[in-house]
Amino acid sequence: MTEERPYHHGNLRVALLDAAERVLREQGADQLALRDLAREIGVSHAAPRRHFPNRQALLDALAVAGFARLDSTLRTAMAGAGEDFASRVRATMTAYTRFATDNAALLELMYTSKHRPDAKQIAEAAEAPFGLMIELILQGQAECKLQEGDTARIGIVLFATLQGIAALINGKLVPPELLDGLVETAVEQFLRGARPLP
Amino acid sequence: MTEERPYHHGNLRVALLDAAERVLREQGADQLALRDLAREIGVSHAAPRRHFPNRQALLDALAVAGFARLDSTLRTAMAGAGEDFASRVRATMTAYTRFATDNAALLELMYTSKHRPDAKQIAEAAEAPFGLMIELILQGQAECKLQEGDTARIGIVLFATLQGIAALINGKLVPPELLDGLVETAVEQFLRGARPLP
DNA sequence: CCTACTTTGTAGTCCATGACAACATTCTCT
DNA sequence: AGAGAATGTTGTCATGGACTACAAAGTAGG
Repeated sequence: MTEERPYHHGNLRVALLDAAERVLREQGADQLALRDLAREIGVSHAAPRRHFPNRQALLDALAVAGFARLDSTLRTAMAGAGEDFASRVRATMTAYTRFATDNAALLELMYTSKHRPDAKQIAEAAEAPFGLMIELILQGQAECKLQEGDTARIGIVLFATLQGIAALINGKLVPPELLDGLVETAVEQFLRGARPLP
Repeated sequence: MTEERPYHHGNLRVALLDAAERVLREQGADQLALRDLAREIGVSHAAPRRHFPNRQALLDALAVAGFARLDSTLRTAMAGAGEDFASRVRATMTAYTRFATDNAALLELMYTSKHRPDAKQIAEAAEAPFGLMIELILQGQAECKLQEGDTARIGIVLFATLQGIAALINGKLVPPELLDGLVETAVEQFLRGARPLP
């Protein structure tokens, strides 16, 4: 049981991110202390600084990783929904809100404007899931299920609706039981509200 | 210029809230330190504790006040929009997103789930603007401009869309210039997507 | 009024944490 | 092997929240 602790951890950056993600999930961003992470991992209090110049940098890295994970979640959901446009929309919207409510604190990090200089990196990371929404809208327009027009605008509004539903639930302003019903209403309204003019 | 400083400030609670709101707006919640407020107001570092048992309590009070201010903003906007349903919707939605983007940090406080025990108080405060949305939907339903059905659900989805648009802009994921266009798209989609089935 | 009680502010302290600097160890590459 | 770069450690500082004991000002009841 004599734990060998080599001078170099070997994987500290990843270990920090993993531990940070767990703390974020369990206790929120406010409770996330670099020193706690270091203690838990078994390195000295200043070690994290070699990998993240400051606390915010670690949070930003979490946000960037979050967008990547969100993107792959959405793509998986969409791929599993077949080719039908409506079912793709439904699957994607459901997957998004599920991710958002399962990762409340992470979502907050991802969308919150605390990022001053690193904003570019985060905005870039956000483009992946954003792009997916755009692809979806483009499919709908190609199939004449959605009105032509500013694709990005429609996509952003859809994205915003999902994000808003999740935010209301995460903020405990709306009880979680309502999630599925709200998403369903949002899906229906979107499909009806954005379909081509007759 | 000999500033008379009576032992008792006389209005410290209000002074704290005012100063806090300004700091919140100018520098964000993270930068809000009780000791700074005390210094600025000219009281000792522990004085704020007489009015707010801890930092979070002050932030919660700001959030509650924020909901009240939001409510009155929305009611004013709605009152100024005449009786027509569509124009009321438009006015309210515009006022909401304007408030939300003008008070980004405050909005975050209002919706963020950092409130553990005080959640009840904040949820109560949120009911005022929520109720306004409900009233609006009820009017639309009464005038047969909206489908019958779960009023609250429709209202929450509408609210969520606005909140989401504001969040995307506040988080700098979407440039602010797009605000008006996005709101317009959201209004149109809402009016079309939630209108009665033909 | 004046005395007891309450409210509100002050002074002093403790502790956790982020940031930084100086130094130590290990790795890597030639 | 040796030089320089990475990566960790120890030590230190400043900030800020939380807490306690004390002081001053307000407020009532007698």
